[in-house]
Amino acid sequence: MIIAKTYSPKEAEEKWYSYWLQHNFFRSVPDEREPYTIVIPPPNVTGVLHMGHMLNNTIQDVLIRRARMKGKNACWVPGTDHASIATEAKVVAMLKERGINKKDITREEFLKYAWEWKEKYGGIILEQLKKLGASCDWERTKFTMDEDMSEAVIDYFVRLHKQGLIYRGVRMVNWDPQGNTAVSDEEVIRKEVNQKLYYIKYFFSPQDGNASSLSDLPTSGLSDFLTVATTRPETIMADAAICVNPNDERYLHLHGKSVFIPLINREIPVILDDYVTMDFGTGCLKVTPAHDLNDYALGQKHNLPIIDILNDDGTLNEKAQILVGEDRFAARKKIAVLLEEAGALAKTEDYTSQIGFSERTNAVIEPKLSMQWFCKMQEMAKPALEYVLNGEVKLIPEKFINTYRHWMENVRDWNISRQLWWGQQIPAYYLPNGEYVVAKTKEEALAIANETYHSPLTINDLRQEDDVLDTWFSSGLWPISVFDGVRNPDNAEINYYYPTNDLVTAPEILFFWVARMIMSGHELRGQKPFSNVYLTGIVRDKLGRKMSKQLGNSPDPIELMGKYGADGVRVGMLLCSPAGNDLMFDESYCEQGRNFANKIWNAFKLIQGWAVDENLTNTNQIAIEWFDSRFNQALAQIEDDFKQYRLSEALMATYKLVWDDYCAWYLEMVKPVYKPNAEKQSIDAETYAATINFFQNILKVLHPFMPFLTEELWHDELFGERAELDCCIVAQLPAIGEINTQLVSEIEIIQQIVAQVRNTRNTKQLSPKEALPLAVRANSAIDYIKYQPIIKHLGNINELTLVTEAIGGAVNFIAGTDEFYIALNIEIDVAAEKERLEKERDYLIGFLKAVNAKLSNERFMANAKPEIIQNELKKKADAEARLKIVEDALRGLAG
RNA sequence: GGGAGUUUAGCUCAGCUGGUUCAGAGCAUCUGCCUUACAAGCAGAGGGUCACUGGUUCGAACCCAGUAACUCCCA
Repeated sequence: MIIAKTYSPKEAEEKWYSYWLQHNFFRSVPDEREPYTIVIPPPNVTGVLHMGHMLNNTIQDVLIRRARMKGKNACWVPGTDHASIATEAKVVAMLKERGINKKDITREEFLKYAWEWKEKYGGIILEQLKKLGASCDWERTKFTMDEDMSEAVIDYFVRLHKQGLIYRGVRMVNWDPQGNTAVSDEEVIRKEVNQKLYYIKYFFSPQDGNASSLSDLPTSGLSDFLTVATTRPETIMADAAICVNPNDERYLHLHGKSVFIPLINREIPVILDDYVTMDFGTGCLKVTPAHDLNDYALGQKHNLPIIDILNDDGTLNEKAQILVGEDRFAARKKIAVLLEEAGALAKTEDYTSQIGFSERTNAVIEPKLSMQWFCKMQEMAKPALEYVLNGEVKLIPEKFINTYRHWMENVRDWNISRQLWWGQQIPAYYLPNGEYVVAKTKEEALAIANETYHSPLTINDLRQEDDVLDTWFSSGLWPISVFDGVRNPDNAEINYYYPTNDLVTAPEILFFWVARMIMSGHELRGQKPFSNVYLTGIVRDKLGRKMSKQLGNSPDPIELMGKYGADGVRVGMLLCSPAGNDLMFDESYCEQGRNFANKIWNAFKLIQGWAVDENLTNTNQIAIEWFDSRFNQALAQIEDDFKQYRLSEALMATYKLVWDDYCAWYLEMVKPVYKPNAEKQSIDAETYAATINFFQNILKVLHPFMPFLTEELWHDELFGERAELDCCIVAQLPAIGEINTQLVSEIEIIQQIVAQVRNTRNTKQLSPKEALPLAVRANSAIDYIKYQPIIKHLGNINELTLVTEAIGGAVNFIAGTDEFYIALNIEIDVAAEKERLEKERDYLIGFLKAVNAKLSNERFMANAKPEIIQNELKKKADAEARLKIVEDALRGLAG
């Protein structure tokens, strides 16, 4: 095959992805091999691929491909979650476009439309993952609302309810008036907002001229009102009391009094509680139990009435008496005017505070009392925390253990009901007597009801709870339910694949999702769901801003892959992604990835231009042995990096192995001298075979990072005939072989010599084509005759001689502890040379002084480990040898 | 307000149990090269007060205390 000058990824990507699919390489079924399992963090079914997904799924694919190449039965389960709020919003919007109002259709009709929407758009993100090369077992694709998945959710709900871990109750929830549903604490995003603080006067007697109902109005000298500071004047109609701190001396006169709410003149008591901060606002707090979490608690404590003045959509209801029907924010503006007119507004101040917004609709969250379903967290959190603390579940990096612990120790009950239709409808059935029964089906519920209450009810007497379950309630079962382990806890698949191995996700959902999977894993199987949780960072732009649609600073992954190739983008993502740290993404990383692909491509092209000449003997034995050792060294390094989940380092080690060791050194060492009129360059059989073998091994190591390019090259005829199933994707990684460390370190010296020769050419402006003579005065045991061919070839040296005396007037340098001379026909700048040598000498003297200081320090000799002392002795010997050379050279210059 | 984390070259990051000629890598930069695999390249070079102050130690980028800046989580 004659190949192009640059690698063009597009055809290779399409060709090999479908080849892999066609030959079922992604498919996993239980067998006798060790399993390696990853479940994908199911992306939101409404989602499209963004850079966060790219990062996350690149990492998973690297891990799964590597496991496959290590002989494991690798299974990567893909899928999506149903994202109740987001999807319902999309469907409502779709209906609106068709002129349909959600309110006018039944639940069943709505769900039909929702499924229609899901079938049409729900698979987009999974298709995009294929472009990236994701080697998921697509036959296992799951959706959290698939029939079996939903059944698992219902089973789990019934089970938890039976154990008393789920209850129904009135609680203050985060109400999203736009989405018309409660959302969990985790779905509320707090933001700093500029607001106004309104100072409102509450008078001791009614303001409209009616007689005071108080017999003991404050005596003269005291004002006839108190002032309360609030950011929410529209809720005064819901006030149940005014609270002051009992220790606040300013308000001693208020104890036992009551005041009137402005505009509506409802009388409320002044209560005492040290909950009130004396130095905030005026020190008087209006207590509105229906509309503030803390006030609710205070209200409970003091037995205050709850007056809810808001409708679900955020408008004021008739209990407000005034401004009925107005939106809460419109009402705020209007009431300020009314208060002003009534003389009840003392002043307003600018004020910033944290306000909660709905993650899905961005509406301001309204604390609202309502009947909801809750999952008790404390009992479930305890064992889930243990898994992480005792290391059964490892968090990578470890710093997240603290965060996790903090959450799990301060956990609050989880509101699992959502006032939506898209999701699993809660299996609770209300009876005419006001009680309810939880059961898997309506029929079962009926049976239970009739048994419990001895009442001959019929199926139509039961009414199912309207609410659906939080999406996280179903994704919390993901690692179990994808293997049908909830409904059939002893099936072959769950027994084989569970617990899974690695989970790759974002720290933002450590609690939302990861913790809940650990809880459900413990609850259902008494086992962890996974062994390692690799937490990725947030993808930011190079200015450090989070990538977002609004800012428009996120590149389109599909376009990026078009520009740099999927392999290039994969490499680009990994190059800048240390575990757990945010990554400052920049396209230039993908460029580096693309360049790397091209480098490999061209190395391949070079070898393609060679042909074996059986008459030639192998003159490259040293180079071959050396690269073999370097390869094994790198392999060990990469293995270690993977063990520690240092993927970017593993990639960099691979990058350097290929670019530096293989291309820049090895290939240059063995490359035949160019013969202009030959179609192919002649090379001996042994070198050719070794070089190709190395290349094939390199393709294997590269494959998890760059699957397409490696598969493309793997099938070239250069490697001989390949059987249909002989693919790089299922090739087995080479085992780590022997490493000749002496050879490696001697070649390091040779590399230094070559670099010095090249540097000499550069500084003396000599052409690389001009061959130079090199003389060595060896102090070390290195056999330079052995390395002569390499030095000559790489340094373009015409003659290498061994000498025993320094050569005056020659350019000289030191490598290791040996001296080298290049005799040139040009004048040496004696002054500059002297300066250079003196600098070197001074450095060595200083260095020796430090080493000697250590060695003559009794406490060092007494405390340091023996190998450290050995090292210092070696440092001393080496430095002394070098110093001697430098001093000799200086004497030579003087003489 | 409470908690966690980060700070090392222009940028992104390594630096493991305090000790290797320890201050590193990649990218970027500069200089010279269109040298028959690759200019998406080759050869070479420069670049640092390890945030700051103090302490522990024979020895500190690393351990301890304090300070500053930034980031995240929770209220």
